[in-house]
Amino acid sequence: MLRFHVTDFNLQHTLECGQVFRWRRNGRGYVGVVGDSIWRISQEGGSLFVETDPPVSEEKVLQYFSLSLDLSKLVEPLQEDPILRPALQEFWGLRILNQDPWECLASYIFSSFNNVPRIRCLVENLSLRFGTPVGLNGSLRYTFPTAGRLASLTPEELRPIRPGFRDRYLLETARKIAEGRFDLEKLRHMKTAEAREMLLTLPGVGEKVADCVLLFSLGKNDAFPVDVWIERALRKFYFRGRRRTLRKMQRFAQKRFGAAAGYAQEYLYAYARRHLDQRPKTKDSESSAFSLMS
DNA sequence: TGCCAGGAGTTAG
DNA sequence: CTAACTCATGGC
Repeated sequence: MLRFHVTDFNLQHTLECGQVFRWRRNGRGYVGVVGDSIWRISQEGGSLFVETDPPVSEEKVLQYFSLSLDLSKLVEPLQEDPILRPALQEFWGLRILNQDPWECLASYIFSSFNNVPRIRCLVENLSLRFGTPVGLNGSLRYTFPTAGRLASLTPEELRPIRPGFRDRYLLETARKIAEGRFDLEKLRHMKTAEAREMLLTLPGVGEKVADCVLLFSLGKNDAFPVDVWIERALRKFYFRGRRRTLRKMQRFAQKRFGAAAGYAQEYLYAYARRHLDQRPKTKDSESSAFSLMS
């Protein structure tokens, strides 16, 4: 059991803001899979408890949760924004994770024209069928399948997962990576715009998915994924109810939020989902998003 | 039942 | 460059 003293960190906001699809509530904490390990984590005030099998280094935990980042300093310029200030206050401690790039990419290929509970379901079922079992204190989960494993599959073998039209995207992207025709790690030391262009060459990867991969797994904090919620938030809070093209929204974010655009996006996203829902969200539908799907 | 979901690809203006 | 259409599936 590892213990960390954390500041400016909120585990619930971080895991439930929609950036990652593999965590489930378990008692007072969460159980999830990170790489080849199953993790059980909980937070009590300024203490973060982490138990894993197989064991991982402290450094790995710090890196996964971006705990070495000075959050206050990074988002300081955002505090002057009259819209972001209350969002930062309400979801303070939400940090952007450093996920595995391949799992992140595959998960967001699934996200296309899909809702969050179903993306979770697809990722979970894919892992269940093609991943490797990992257990901890009675919790049994499965690692996310490697690109090589998925590259060997036919669309028919993927059919039971029911990914719909995304099957071809996932398999073709898996093949490019497995065969070495695309190197995700190489994107880390490229500029954001450059890495983005590379990601856009993958089937099933458009601007939104590319930006999610950049932000959630490649450390590009200036990436600004624009989904339907961000579009609604920008339109309502910044554009006087007027629509803008995707390019204009991205230029706006780049100019206004700069290097912290990714964090601005996450706080706006969380804020929009809580306050801009057309239909009032019941308490039941909130928690059901984290319950078992069958 | 019909509508929507953290879009992407394709085609036509 | 922009807008409009289709794509497979499930939940409500």
